[in-house]
Amino acid sequence: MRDGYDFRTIEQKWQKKWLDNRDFWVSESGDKPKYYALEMLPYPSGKLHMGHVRNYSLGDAVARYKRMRGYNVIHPIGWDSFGLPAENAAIKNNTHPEKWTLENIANMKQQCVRLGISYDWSREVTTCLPDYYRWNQWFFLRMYERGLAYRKKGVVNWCNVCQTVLANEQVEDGRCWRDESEVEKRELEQWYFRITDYAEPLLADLEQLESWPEKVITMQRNWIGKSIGARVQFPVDGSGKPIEIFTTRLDTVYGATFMVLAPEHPRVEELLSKLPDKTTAVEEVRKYRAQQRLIREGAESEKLGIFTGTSAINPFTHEQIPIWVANFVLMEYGTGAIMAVPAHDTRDFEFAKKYGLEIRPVIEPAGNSPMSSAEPRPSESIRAEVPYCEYGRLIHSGEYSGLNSEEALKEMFAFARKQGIGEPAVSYRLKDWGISRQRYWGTPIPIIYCPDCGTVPVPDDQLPVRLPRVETIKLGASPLATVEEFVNAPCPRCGKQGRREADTMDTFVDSAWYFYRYCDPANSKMPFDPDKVKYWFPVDQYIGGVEHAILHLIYMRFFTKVMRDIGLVSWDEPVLNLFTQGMVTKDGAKMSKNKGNVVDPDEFMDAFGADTVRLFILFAAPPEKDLDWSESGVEGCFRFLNRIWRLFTRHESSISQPCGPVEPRHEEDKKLLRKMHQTLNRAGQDMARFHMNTAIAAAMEFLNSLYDYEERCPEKNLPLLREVFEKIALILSPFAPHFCEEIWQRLGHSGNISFESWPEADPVWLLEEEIEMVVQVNGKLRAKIVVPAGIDQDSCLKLALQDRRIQGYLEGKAIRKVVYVPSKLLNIVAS
RNA sequence: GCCGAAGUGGCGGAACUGGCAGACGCACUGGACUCAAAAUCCAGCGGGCCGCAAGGCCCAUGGGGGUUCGACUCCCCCCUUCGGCACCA
Repeated sequence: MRDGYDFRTIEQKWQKKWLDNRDFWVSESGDKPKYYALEMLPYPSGKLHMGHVRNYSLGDAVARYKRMRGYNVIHPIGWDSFGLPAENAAIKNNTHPEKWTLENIANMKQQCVRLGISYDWSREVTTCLPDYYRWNQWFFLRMYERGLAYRKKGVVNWCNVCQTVLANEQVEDGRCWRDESEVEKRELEQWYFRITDYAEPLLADLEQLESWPEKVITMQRNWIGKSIGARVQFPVDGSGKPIEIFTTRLDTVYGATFMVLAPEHPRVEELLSKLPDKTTAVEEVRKYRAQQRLIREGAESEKLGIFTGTSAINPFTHEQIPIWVANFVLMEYGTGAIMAVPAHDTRDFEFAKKYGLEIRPVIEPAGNSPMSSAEPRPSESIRAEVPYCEYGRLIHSGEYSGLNSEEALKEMFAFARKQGIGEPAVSYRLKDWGISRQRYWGTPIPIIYCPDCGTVPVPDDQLPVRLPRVETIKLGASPLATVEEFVNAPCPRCGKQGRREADTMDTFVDSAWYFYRYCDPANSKMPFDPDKVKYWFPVDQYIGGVEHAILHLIYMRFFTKVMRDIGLVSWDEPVLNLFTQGMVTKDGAKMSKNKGNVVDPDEFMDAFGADTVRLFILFAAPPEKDLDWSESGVEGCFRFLNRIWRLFTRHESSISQPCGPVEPRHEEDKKLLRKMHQTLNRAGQDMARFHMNTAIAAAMEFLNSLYDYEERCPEKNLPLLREVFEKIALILSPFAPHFCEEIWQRLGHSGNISFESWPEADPVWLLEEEIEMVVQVNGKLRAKIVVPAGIDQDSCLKLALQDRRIQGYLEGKAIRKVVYVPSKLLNIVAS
């Protein structure tokens, strides 16, 4: 503990008071407007890290500020407590995930209290408790009823370390998002949520999210990946059944010189069977299929393919084009088949080059003055070794030649439609959300497989399907499958012995709706009372790390839309404002155990107290940027609080009670008063803009002025000093609440400072009688003159021309122009 | 490759709609206090140049152009760093 004010006693005192008095518990009553301040709920991994501290310090500053602005503020917290780390820790430490998790929660809760975050602890939500997860099951059943939850056999991403399936969103660069091991492909029966049914609203409603960071909107838009194009049928030689391709560039169809199928395409077997050496070919295709998602490390993976021996007919040119099978075509996207246009597509170009296939340019850049150059340059782009992938003007395209791409798309599409070989089609990159996990520590999926009735949902009145206690967890297939009492269950429909689904749900299901549960955390009849949720929603401010820009933030939007369609809520989007905070780094690097550069919040709270830590983490950088932790920076903030403390305690005895109205006696008093109001003005504006760092800087500046005043004026104006300390306590209270409460109390106030009004600047004191004008000559700063406020241009110019320096710069020149910005600047243009 | 964000002193960062670049903090330097140190308080602190001094001049917001009376801020080109997506047809 550093020398300085006794933060330990002060912080403990106020923390106890806030908890005992339930100061921050709220209800849906009163006539204040509501405000929902939300931080992303933590995974209870053991201890809070600096990222948490930053997140909650920010959220708490917002919550406390809004309270002072007269809002009924709900500020809840919970624990995202299902998931792999608990299971891994349990295996490693020979304990039970539940024990491990609940102990961590107790710990981290204590740390939150110690930080002085103003949570409503009556609303705490713990996702691994049956009270909560039964509603995951309830939502699952609602989805199932609507066909939004379904089971299918599919190729899934399998992580060998986690021994489970990963959602597409959890695969980064072909690696597990958690342990970075390479992800394999496996075929398994899995449960899915049909999020693709909502692709269009998820995309369209991004428009509503005006106060979300542009970056997050863009990332979500790319993730959904909408492409507008067409499906077109290409007849196949020797078969009555055409193959359908998806393309966004029908305008290039005259350049389609071959077709490529994904290795998984259902027609592949049939086509290959006609080959003389079909065994080798089938083997080759199997190799493509088995290829892991990521084989390349950095470098582009090599394109591999084989000719099927069969041809298709290009329905526009009526030419025969060879059908190939290749590893670069994805079955999951479009129709799993493409028309390859090597002249105008990078991938097709590369492939054609490698296998010696025809490259036929059919588009040329539109800007290439088509009138003047009568000679077409068909092979130019080939010689350049680069395909031309932009829109342009069509060439060698029969009756469509001469059209530009936009026109051609329309006309060619109309033609295809008339022929009955094409229809408009939209493809999305977004895929259905696989939610099955072959793990223990998660929500059981409420399904029973009956030998007679098939897949039977567990009825609502039998929820929750409790997670059975498994004492020793082993890696391998679903641990629940080994629990006979759990797995053997009677069919809810016919009573016959059935088998329970042994997989558990992805934990992103838990976090997709937890912030609704905060509004009604103890409800045992429903996930929440729609009226309560209606009172608090939407979330006014959501704060968290940008790493959730796609996963959590898209699932959460999806759940809200499903809830809307079920009739639980009446809005499309749950979160009004989103703020993504930057990372906390050490020496410029992300903190990690491997690097050994982890900073422990407890250590700093011990040494400097929670108020200093909170103040520093908000002061050191603007909240959206990364913040590099610096010990000397923390000390600076500790010094700041101590400077206030010393000055305050020096005068405490004479200002601890109201001591009369504030009346400035002389210029020094006025100066201080003016500075005070300027500070209130700045701090208020900065808070509203989320610029906590400059709000704190304003308070620091004001304190510096106060020290100046102290030095210059031995005779103290006590009412003024009292006023000054009141304002300092008020504007710093969102950041350093214990410290400010203490000063507030010592000033003779009894209430919680958090419920005082945010101090407004008195505009009278913002007006200066005299102002400093900047005088420029030809745009260069040449002088500063003091003029009466509100002076007009002519008088100002007159004064400026009296200045000797200005006269010097204007010597021998004629004034051409004068630019005047009231109360700021005068620029004399002369030559 | 595509999309996005950012580049300002020794460092973290200010400058809200184009108008005094470097607020505030850290580090550093000097002074006061002290037997001494720490703490504290006061002062200085982008670079170069002129001047004994008061003061003054020039350069400077990644680089190069442009618009403007005036550009960290707007436009074009380039460089670097970070983040996201990545065979999506």
